[in-house]
Amino acid sequence: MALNLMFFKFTKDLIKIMFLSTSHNKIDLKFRVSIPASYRLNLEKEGEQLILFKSLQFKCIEGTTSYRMQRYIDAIDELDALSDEAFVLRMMMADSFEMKFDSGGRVIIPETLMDFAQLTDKAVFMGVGESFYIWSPSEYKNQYNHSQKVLKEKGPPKLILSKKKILKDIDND
Amino acid sequence: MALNLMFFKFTKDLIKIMFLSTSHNKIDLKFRVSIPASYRLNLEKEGEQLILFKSLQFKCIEGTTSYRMQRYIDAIDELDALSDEAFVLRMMMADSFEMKFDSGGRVIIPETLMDFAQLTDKAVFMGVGESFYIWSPSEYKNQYNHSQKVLKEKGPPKLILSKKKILKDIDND
DNA sequence: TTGACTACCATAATAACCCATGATATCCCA
DNA sequence: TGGGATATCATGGGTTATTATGGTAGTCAA
Repeated sequence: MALNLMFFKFTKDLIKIMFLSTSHNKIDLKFRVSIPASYRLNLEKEGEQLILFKSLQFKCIEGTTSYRMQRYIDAIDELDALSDEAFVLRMMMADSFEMKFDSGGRVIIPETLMDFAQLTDKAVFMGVGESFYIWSPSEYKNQYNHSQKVLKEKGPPKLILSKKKILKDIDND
Repeated sequence: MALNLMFFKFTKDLIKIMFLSTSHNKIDLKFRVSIPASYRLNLEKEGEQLILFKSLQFKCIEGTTSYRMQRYIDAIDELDALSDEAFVLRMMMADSFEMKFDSGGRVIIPETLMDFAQLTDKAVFMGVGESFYIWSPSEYKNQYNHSQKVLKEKGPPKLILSKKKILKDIDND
């Protein structure tokens, strides 16, 4: 494989876009909402498009890069075309939308996504690393309270943040 | 492999067309239907023709680029010419149509495809990455419900989007 | 001439584009 | 370090462009 291409693949894979922080933004009458500036800057820096889709786990919208979405698409080809996994993933594609920003950094949220996440006039943006979530305020509150409860009952999760883990991943191949 | 050809292959592999989102469009009395603008723009951007054919898996029409169709044709050459697989694929070719857009971005769906997908006056366009499906509303609903059921029962598919795959690709070349 | 097909025009709804503003955050220099 | 100048952010609103769709006139073949 060409060397520069190899480099491209590696860098694209290793340099991850990090969506962090939480913000509460307004959805106006035209269904426009400002994407938090920090998210936008990350996307611009990497020259990536923003994709919004229905979360497979929660009652919320998930946002990610077109690069990451492309990896899901590639994954479909590797599955049995008739399998349940492929089925669910294809439906995920169908419920995904490429977003265009206006000059003020806003996007229009597709109606089907608004309905799914039960959004009306407020959206809570929650950065979780490689993607972010958009919640209705009430659903966000539920999730937040739940996480606080878990934290109280079970204590903080044990994270292993050493370099070892990363090296191990690479060694495995 | 010649260097420029190699480059072509790689770029074509990396910069893929992504058909996303779902839309419900009307089929008029002349069998005309608007192809969703986002699909059209993707095709134009890549200078690709749109091909429609009978899905091999579902009761729907599948749409894709002439580039991807070419890959199907190439696949036939690699099969035993007398095999059942080759036969099925050649049949698929025979029922494939290159579409022309009118000035409003519509195409006329060939009758044989209309019949196959049991389309009458409404078409549901469902982007699934490298291609898209055209369903009758009722069949689409079935598919959607099924995916929701699977999602509920089995949870989200466990995807392995790790570095492994990419490193393996590079080793292979 | 009829019927089928195709290339254009028309339109209402919607989305994209543009400019404006108040609030907050950042900068910069005394 | 304080505080005024400047930039950026989230948001509002008006204008233009695009989309999906309906319709019509021209073309060609039988």
